[in-house]
Amino acid sequence: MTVTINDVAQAAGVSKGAVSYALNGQPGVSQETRDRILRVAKELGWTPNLRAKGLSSSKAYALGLVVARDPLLLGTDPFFPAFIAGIETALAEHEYALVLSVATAPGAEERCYRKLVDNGRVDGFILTDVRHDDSRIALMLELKLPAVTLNRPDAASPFPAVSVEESEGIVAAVEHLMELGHSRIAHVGGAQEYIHGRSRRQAWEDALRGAGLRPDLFAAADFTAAGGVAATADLLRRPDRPTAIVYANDLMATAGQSYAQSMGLSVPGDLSITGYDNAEFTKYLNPPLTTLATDPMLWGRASAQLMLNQLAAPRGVEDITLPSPRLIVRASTGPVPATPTEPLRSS
Amino acid sequence: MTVTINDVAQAAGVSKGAVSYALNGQPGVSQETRDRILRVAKELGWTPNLRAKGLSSSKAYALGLVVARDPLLLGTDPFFPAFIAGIETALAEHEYALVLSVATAPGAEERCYRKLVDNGRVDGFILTDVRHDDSRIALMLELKLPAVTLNRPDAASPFPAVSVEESEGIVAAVEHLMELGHSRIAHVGGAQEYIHGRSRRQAWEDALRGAGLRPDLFAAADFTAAGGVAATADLLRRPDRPTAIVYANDLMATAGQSYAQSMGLSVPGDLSITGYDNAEFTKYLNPPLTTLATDPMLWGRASAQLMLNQLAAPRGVEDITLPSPRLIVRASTGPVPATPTEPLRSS
DNA sequence: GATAGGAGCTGAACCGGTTTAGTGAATACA
DNA sequence: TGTATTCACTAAACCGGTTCAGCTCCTATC
Repeated sequence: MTVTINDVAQAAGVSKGAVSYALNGQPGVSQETRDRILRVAKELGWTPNLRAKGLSSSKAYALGLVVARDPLLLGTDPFFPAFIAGIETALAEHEYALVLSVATAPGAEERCYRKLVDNGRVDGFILTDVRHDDSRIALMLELKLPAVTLNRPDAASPFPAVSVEESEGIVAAVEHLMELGHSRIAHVGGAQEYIHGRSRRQAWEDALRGAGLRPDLFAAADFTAAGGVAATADLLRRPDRPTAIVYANDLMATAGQSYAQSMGLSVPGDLSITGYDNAEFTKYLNPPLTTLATDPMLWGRASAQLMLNQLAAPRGVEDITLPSPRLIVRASTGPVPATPTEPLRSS
Repeated sequence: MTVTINDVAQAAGVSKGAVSYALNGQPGVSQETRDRILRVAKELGWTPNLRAKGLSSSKAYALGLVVARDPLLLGTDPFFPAFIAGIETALAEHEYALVLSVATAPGAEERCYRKLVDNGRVDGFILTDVRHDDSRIALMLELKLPAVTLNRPDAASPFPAVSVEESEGIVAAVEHLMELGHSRIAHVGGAQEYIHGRSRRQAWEDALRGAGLRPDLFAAADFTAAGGVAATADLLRRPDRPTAIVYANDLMATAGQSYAQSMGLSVPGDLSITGYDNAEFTKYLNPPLTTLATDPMLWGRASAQLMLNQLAAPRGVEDITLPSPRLIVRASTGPVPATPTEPLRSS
């Protein structure tokens, strides 16, 4: 049937232990014997049984990823699939697998993590969608499992983080708009419980302040299309209505653009719009969306690699900073309108 | 540290074996002893160690899902995240986990499957994106693992399938267009190597034939935005250019709509367009897209459930048929233009 | 030339479950 | 009343690796 370490030992005329040493590159066997064992193992087509390996070494040889989102929203984010693909590229090179859990119900997230740990499914977690004061840091410490966070948490965290200078991307978008003459540049923020929601807002504020402008055209939203519409409606009703809106993601930007157009505004004639993510479809909007391109594959690869490094050498793993998002200028941004703008009436 | 079956046995004053029988509901212990063991196990907070369990029972307690797509395309499909969430809802009720692999390189798919099996990571696979004459059926038989397919393969398959009457959805879209007076109804097909690409085309052909029309306005594409544009350009250049196009997915429809508009056509004034998937963003296109809504969560849940049933009782698991996609009528479809249409010149 | 030390290897314990063979007592049957 | 069967349970083997303790034999040391 399947060939075990016993078969190899027998075929090579040594004990199980010797085979184990040889196969794991540990001292205890001569070079000669080692070579012979490796040759025999190869001939027999031996592969380690991870279940047995895991049982004795108390390892799972797998990483966990728990995604806590409303499943209806899950499909709207172009980030995840590519991110996961990136994780795979790193894991494939080692004997690691990815165990994915989706926590749909609100309270299910913590249970998900606990279950994976209790069942010994994973050796560590990649924490995405890091939140303000994220309780998962404490949870990881309690569960005694290593982790990697996407973005550095705002609370103290002993875990390495993969970060990106969100600010530079948003700053580039704001500067692009200022070059086009805009000064009333609004921001429709993503859910502020998330670090990336906050940092994008912060970057927008900093960019405006850096140019001597007041960052008062802010509308809170939640990364959803409906939220984007509501926030846009709010901004457009203000007396000092913006001539440009920087959105925290593409979906809100798309919905906002659509809403503005439905209210009779021209994009970019009356209103310039920028997104964030560079979702494939944004290229085919009307007008195509100016947006910020990130590299989710790279995020995935980097975080998995960081996790593997940490498992190999628990101490001294340092944060990784990824290149900033790239501004993709398309037709949804244009010169500031010459005529003064008036607030929209509510529909 | 962690509490094992030995601890429970000792605390309950019985042997390991008795505990195992009691916990697995097997005969061999009296009701009285069984109750006591269960109570003690609960008190001690015992959870089975899946690694140990798996080692002796040769099971992984996990399902595998291998996604073989260009990672750049992965993010464009709203299907997967929700599908995976659906799988989870079924798995969460049992002690099963989902192991996800992404095969990015062309030849990597088979290696992915083999590796998961060789490493004993999974007890079965869910096969998505089933292709014409799909080699994975033979692979599963060779690997001796059970599987569930999304859509019934066209070659003989011993595995249960989760299917949906694609035809009814496409037929509904075609009939909707015919009610609006269209008779030159084209189809931009998805990659025809996929069963779902083929069956959507077949449904479109059947629907036209059923109405006495010739299904000759077909353009092959591959589910990508770029492919959608090329196919649309092809169709619009024909002398008998269509007044409506039924696309095999939303991304191609979005790209096609954008292309048509860029060529000066009005949607739906000159050209009606329907998509497939009901991706969130399609509601916010300009015009919002008429499309077919599927239920990826349900797909996921049903296929995982089917897999679990099969693992529990290898024989006699039957196919499941899911409700047909629902036609969502939005503004991208309208009455057929009154004036005769002329072929577009190449740009 | 006795001795310490280390290299190279073996045998067995161990990880935490499942499962089989076997045992003693109670029960059924003739 | 003696024998066969069933029930409830235990001890031990087993799954396939890792790892520890210990045993040889060879070499270096004084």
